[in-house]
Amino acid sequence: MLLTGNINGSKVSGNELKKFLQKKKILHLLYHHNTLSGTEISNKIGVSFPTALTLLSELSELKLVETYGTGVSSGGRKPNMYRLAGNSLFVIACELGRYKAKIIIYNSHNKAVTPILEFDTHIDDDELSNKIHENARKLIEEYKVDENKILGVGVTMPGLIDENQGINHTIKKEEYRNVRERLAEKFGKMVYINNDARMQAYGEYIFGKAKGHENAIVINWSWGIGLGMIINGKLYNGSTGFAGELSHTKFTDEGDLCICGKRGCLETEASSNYLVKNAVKGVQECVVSQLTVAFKDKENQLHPEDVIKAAKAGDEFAITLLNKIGLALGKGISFTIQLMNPEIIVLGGVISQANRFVLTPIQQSINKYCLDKISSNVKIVVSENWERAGLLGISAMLFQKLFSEIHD
Amino acid sequence: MLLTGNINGSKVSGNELKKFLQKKKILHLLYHHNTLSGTEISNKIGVSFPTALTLLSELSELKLVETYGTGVSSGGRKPNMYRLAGNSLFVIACELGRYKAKIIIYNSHNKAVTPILEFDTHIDDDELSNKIHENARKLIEEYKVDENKILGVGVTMPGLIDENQGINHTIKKEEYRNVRERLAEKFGKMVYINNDARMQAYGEYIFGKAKGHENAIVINWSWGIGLGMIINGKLYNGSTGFAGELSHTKFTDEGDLCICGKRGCLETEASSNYLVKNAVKGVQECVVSQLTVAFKDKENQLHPEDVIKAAKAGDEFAITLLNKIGLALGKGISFTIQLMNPEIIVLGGVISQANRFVLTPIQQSINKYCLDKISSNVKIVVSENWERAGLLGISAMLFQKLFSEIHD
DNA sequence: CATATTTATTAAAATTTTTTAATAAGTTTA
DNA sequence: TAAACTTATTAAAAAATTTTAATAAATATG
Repeated sequence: MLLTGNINGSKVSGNELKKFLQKKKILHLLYHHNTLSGTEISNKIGVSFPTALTLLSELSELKLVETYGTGVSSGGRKPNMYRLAGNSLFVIACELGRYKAKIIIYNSHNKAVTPILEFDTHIDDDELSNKIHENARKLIEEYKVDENKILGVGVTMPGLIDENQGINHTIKKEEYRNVRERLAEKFGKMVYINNDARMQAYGEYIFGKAKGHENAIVINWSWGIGLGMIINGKLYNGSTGFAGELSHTKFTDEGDLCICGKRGCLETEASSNYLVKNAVKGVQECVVSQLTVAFKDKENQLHPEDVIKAAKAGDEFAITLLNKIGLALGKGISFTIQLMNPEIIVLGGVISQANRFVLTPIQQSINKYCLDKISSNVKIVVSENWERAGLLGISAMLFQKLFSEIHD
Repeated sequence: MLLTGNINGSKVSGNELKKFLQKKKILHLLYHHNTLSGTEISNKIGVSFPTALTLLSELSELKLVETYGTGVSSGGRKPNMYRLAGNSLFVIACELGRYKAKIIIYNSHNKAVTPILEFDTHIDDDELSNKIHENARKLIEEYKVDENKILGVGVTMPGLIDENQGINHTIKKEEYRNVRERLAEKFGKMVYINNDARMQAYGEYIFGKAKGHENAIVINWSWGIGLGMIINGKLYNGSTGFAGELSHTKFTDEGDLCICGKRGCLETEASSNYLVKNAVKGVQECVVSQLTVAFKDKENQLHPEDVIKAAKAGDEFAITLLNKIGLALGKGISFTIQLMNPEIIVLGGVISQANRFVLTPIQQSINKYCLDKISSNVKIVVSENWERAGLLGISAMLFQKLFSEIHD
C-alpha cells in the first residue's frame, strides 16, 4: 500500500529504520535536484555507490523513483540519472484569500495536473472544510487523478496560525479553529496548514526570486502586509506561529484606527486598503487625475490595480499615492533589515506590480533609516510569480513533510 | 597528535569518514549532555549498541572520552555512563569591551581552569593581537595549562562582525580588520571571533536563562543595546553577520544626534549613556535626589550602577530616569516581538540589574505596541550570569566548532 | 582513428555492522 | 528473601556495507 501506514506506529528494527531514513533522504534530494546520478546520491547521503544503487532499485520497485536518461561527463562513461517518478505522487494545494479560495493539484515534479479552481469562502465560513473537500473532489473526478496517489492536503490562509497544532487562532468560533482536524476528518489524509504570507515566502525560496538565498524576507503587499522569513535556509514560523507581524506594528504614535483596535499600524498607512481609500477620497474631491475621470460616481469600482495603471500612464496623483505607501512600507522594511540582515527582500502582492513607483520610495526610506553597511548588500526585488507562490510553497512543504513520514 | 591536522586535507575513504562523523556526533552529544549511556548514544547517533561501544572505546583510547560511574535504572542492570574527559581539552575565551578585555581558559566541562585576567585594550588597538596573545601566555604559564591541549581561541568584541570571514568591519584601519587572521598567526591555533551580544545570547542559550528555548532573544543593555537571537535552536548571525542591530534603529524622526551620524537612534534614548547623561544633567541642575547629594561637583564619577542603587533606595529622580529608558527600550522590544515571536527575552548588561524598575515600563510599552496574542506568551527575564555569559558562550561555540573538525 | 584516460557500473572479496543468543547485574514483587 | 522481571553487556552468527578488482562506456589526444 503505497507509502501509507506509519513507521512510528509499528516498531522498526535498527537497520530497517536506517534504510528508511536513507530512502527518505534520497526522495528529499531528488525532489530538490530533479535528477541526480548514483554517485551524487551516494556522496550526498554518505553511503557507498553499491548501497546507493540498492536503495534506488528498491525505490524504483515502489514506483517512487525512475531512471531518466544519462548525465553529462567530462571524459568518461555517462552516468544514469534518477528522478522522482512524475505521476505517482500528488498533493492538493489550496489558498484561502479574504473572500475566495483557489485549489489545485500538483505532482511531485511541481507540475499542475489540473487548472486552478476558484470558489467563494472565508476563514470563518462554517462550511469551510466541506467546500474545500467538495472542490477537491471536483478536480479529482474531472481530471481523473488517482485518489490513492494523493498524499496530502495543504491549505494556506490569513491569520495567526500554529502549524504544529494545525490551529488558526484568528478564526472567531473557537470550536472551528482546528482547521487541520476538520480537514483531516473529511479527507482522511495528511493535512498541513500555515499562514499565507509564510507559504508564499517558502514558494519564493524554493522556486522563485528568493531561491538560493538562505536568509530571505518575502512581503505580500496587498490588503494587509504579510511577511514571511527564511532563516538559515528554513522557514521561520516563530515560537507560537506568529512570526512576521509587521502589518499591525505601530511606527507612529498617532494615526488612523486599525481593525486590530490600535492606532497607526503600518497596515493603516501602507496597505492597498489605504491606497484605495485615499484614491477614492481624491476622486470625490475631484483632484486632477485620470482616476477622477474614470471613477467619478463609481468610486466603489476603483481597485489598487487602477491606481497602478494610472501611475504607469504618468498620472501624478496616482504616483504621489504610491510614493506615500512606499515610504511607509520602507520604514517597516528598514526596521526588518536592521534586525534580520537579510540577503534579499522579495515583494509580492498587488502593489508589488507598481514596480519602480514603490521601489524608489522604499529605497529612500531605507537610506534614511538603515545603517549603510547593513542595507547596502540587500537586494530588493519584485516577485515574478506571486500569484502562484503560495500554492507552490505549500505543495513543496507538503512533499517535504511527506518524505519525512514515508515508509516501505 | 591530539586532534590536530585536518580531515579535509588528507583524503579519507568512505568508511573512515563515516566513523569520523559518528565520533564527532558523540563528542557533540557528550558536550551537551554531560553523561550518557552506551544505549542512549547508540540511539542518538543511529547505530547499534555494539558499534557505539566500539566508537566509544576508540574515543577513550584517544583520551577524549572516559567512563563516569553508572546511571539510574528502573528495574535492570545499571548502565555505564560516559562523559568527555575533563582536562584533555581546553579553549581560550576572550571578551573585548570598549576599553578593557577579559581572558580566561575553560576545559571541556566548561569549568574555568584559570581566573579571569583583565587588561586594557580596544578594538582599534594596533597591539590588540599581541596583547591577547601575551595575556593568554600569562595564564597558560601561571596555571600550567598544557599548551598542546588548547584547541582554539575565541574572541568576542563589539562591532559588525562577519564570523565566517573573521572580520570586524567596525575597525577603523582596514588592514587590521581581519582579527581572526591576526590572531591565528600569533597563536597557531583555530580562532573564532563574533559579536559580543551574539555570543552572550549563545551563552544564555547553552547555560543560562534561555536554555531550552529554541527561539530566544538576548539583549545586552549597557553602553549600547546589543541584541542576539537564537532561531530554531541556532545562533543567527544574519547574512553578512550584522543581524540584531536594534541600537541604531530610529523609532522617532527627531531626536539626539547619535555616534552613527543619524538622529534619534534607540541608543540615544535607551542606553546607559543616555541614563548617565540625564542623571548628570539633573545633578548639575540640583534636582532633589540622592544622586545630587552624592555626586555634586564630581559628576564624572557617576555610573549607571549609582542610578540603579539610588532607585532601589527609593529615589524618585532615579526611578523616573530608569522608567524613561525602560519605555524606550520597550518600544524596540515590541517591534522585535511582533517580528520574531520569541519564546523568551533575556535581559543582560548593567541596566538589567535595575530589575522591576525597568521591567515594568518595558511591559507597559509591550502592552501598547504589541498584539496581545503575540506578546502574551513571551517571558521577559533578567539574566543571572550576564558577566560570564559572553565568555561561556564563545567557549561553547568553540567546542562546537572544534568537534566538527576533529579527526583520528 | 586508435590509444590513453576518465568515469560508471558490476561482481566478488573483505570488512563492518547488526542481529540474535547467552550472560551479568540490577529492581520489583510475592 | 527468593523468584520473576528488566536492563546492560558480551560473544558469536548473520546480514549488510564497503572495498577492491574487473569490466563497460564514454571523452580527449596524438
